Amino acid sequence: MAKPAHRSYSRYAREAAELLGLMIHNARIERNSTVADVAERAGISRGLVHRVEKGEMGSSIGAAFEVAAIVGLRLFDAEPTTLTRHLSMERGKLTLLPQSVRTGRTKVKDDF
Amino acid sequence: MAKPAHRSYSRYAREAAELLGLMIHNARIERNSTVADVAERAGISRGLVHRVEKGEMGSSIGAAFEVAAIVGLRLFDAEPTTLTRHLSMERGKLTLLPQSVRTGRTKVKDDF
DNA sequence: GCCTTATGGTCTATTAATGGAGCATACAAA
DNA sequence: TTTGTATGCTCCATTAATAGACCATAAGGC
Repeated sequence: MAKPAHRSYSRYAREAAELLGLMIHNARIERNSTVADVAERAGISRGLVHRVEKGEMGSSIGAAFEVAAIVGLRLFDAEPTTLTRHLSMERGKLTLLPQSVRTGRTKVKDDF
Repeated sequence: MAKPAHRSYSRYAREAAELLGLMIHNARIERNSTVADVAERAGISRGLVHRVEKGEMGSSIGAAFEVAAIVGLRLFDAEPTTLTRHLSMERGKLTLLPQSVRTGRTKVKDDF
């Protein structure tokens, strides 16, 4: 029952996706790889790589991150090692932070 | 004709997705927002928010980035303004870099 | 200029993701 | 403890994403 045709996204989300796509695109060019080459290595279609580079909101996280990894783009500007460390850190927070939010009052009507 | 059931992803891509999910989760907890609240504000289902926080590769870029924006998580550790600047910068590269890769020889058999 | 090919886009069949409901558990507060 | 709620998860119906072929164009090498 997936709702309407196209959803609405915040400007930030759209720009973030576009930026990711552009960074992937530029990284690929600098690596001198073709879309077809990247697609083959990622195990996805050429069209999907193209859509990821365009920053289309519908493409999957898996496709985008895999392509990013292939063209050597490091998300969160962190190196692989750092990424793993980040993971451990965030995982650690799980034990410090409450597991569930006690909606004392969902007055989270904050700005935006 | 979408290929096989589940695709294979590189460790880096999987960790990046997991990290993003954890950061979103932690950011949400710190904001004292419930999954249901975030889902409603993002215009998506509770289950999808849950999957995004788990870092499932199948969830869409749009869903993930929208949720990230809602919980106040700044991807690429950039502020909204900085993000726009990044965008301009990357867009600018387009005029400097070649538009297409001239596969002088796709010898991109590099490491990994 | 020509020639090659990467790119960008369309279309359709198939697959996967999503929404929504429902349920069991974990958690927090009293 | 008890109570109320958030979470985590399962199912299934519907929608959207993807693969793959195709084509037109643009771009780069010659």
